[in-house]
Amino acid sequence: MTTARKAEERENRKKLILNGALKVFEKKGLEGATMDEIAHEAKFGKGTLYYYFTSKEEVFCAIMNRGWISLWEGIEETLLDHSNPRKTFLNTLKQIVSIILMDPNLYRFLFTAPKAVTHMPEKLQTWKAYQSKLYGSLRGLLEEGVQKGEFPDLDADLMFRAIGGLFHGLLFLGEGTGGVSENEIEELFNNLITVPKD
Amino acid sequence: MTTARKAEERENRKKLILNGALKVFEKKGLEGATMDEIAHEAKFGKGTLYYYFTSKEEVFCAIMNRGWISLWEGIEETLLDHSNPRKTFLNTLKQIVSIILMDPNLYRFLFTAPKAVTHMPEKLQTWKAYQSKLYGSLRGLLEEGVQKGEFPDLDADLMFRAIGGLFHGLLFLGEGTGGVSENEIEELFNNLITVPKD
DNA sequence: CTAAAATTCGACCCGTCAGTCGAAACTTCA
DNA sequence: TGAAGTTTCGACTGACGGGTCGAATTTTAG
Repeated sequence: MTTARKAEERENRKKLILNGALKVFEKKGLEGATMDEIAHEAKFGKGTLYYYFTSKEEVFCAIMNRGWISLWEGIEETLLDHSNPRKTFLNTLKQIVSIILMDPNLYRFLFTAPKAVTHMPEKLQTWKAYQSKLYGSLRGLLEEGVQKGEFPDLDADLMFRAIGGLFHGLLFLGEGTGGVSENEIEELFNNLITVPKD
Repeated sequence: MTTARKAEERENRKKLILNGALKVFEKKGLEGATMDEIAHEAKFGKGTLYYYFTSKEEVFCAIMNRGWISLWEGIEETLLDHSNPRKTFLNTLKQIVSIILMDPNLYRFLFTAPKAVTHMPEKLQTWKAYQSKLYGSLRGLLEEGVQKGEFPDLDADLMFRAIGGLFHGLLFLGEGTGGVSENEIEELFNNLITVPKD
């Protein structure tokens, strides 16, 4: 009985499927992964996948959506404080790092998943909204900060790309994603971001 | 007559096919691209592609190989001077930037092409050797430099990833790959790379 | 001019996979 | 207990795309 319990278990099974799918996507890439293999990995029959999701695309989007939403929710408040752009910016980055480190595989996938996804219904791509909210906020912070002279006086867009790249490199480049202490990260960002003494 | 002229034209047609293939790969991704579409883009029949290349994989590998080889050849000498690691390192980076800017589409592809390529015969992946020669040399330079105190005293591997990421961000992130002046790039790298005054 | 060699072509073949379907198993509740 | 609802399953289907083939066209050279 109880629709509540029902819904919970249903949600649970969806989660299992998504976990299996993530593993296979990581190993074989988006196109290389087959629904049969995902089913096998998740210990379900293929038919069952289609009982919970309508298509392979939807499975992919579900992973992206959940990931981006939880990332967004994890930093939403930190982002609010506009009094000191530089500080807020750095705090947010640190926050993001700590979230990523809780589930590196998931977030590596979120950040490296094929951008040129062969046409998918806008409908499913909820995550893009969250992604741009996140990027937009960070960029905004950066611009404010540059105006206030808290960052080196470079084109904000350029800096944003630089920081984004650096971030990506530290967390996702190389096989091991070996230990990245948050201190080291902070030091590197400080180097990059510190206005040279005049 | 003349095998020479023959070979040249043959080479020329290969080049045309590769150009077409690159366009399609960029638009549709490696798996999304079909041989029919590549043929159409290159203005040949599909059969002709298979007259010049034995498989889709070989087409892909040919692009990667040519690109990495010409990148390597473009920096080989610059890399030789071991007297001053920091200087050589920066010179090489600048050299690479200028090469990339000559054909951004090709090099964006080289640097962003799927790493998890579903198993391809080692035989074809010549480019990997050049890629690791390049990365290896740069890493070596970095380590030397760190030892000589010419760079901040951080784990060389970490720095390498940081620099790699930054580089990637500047050149390939965002749609426009908008104008990146070499000066700006130099400034950013200097920030990142400069040992803080003690 | 003509025969051999080189090149071009698209219809065809065939394996692979996303997605369907209907039957079975399991749950719920009266 | 048994009927209605829910969940699981894998055999099957149809489309799609990599790769083949042989016939047609063009080029070379004697």
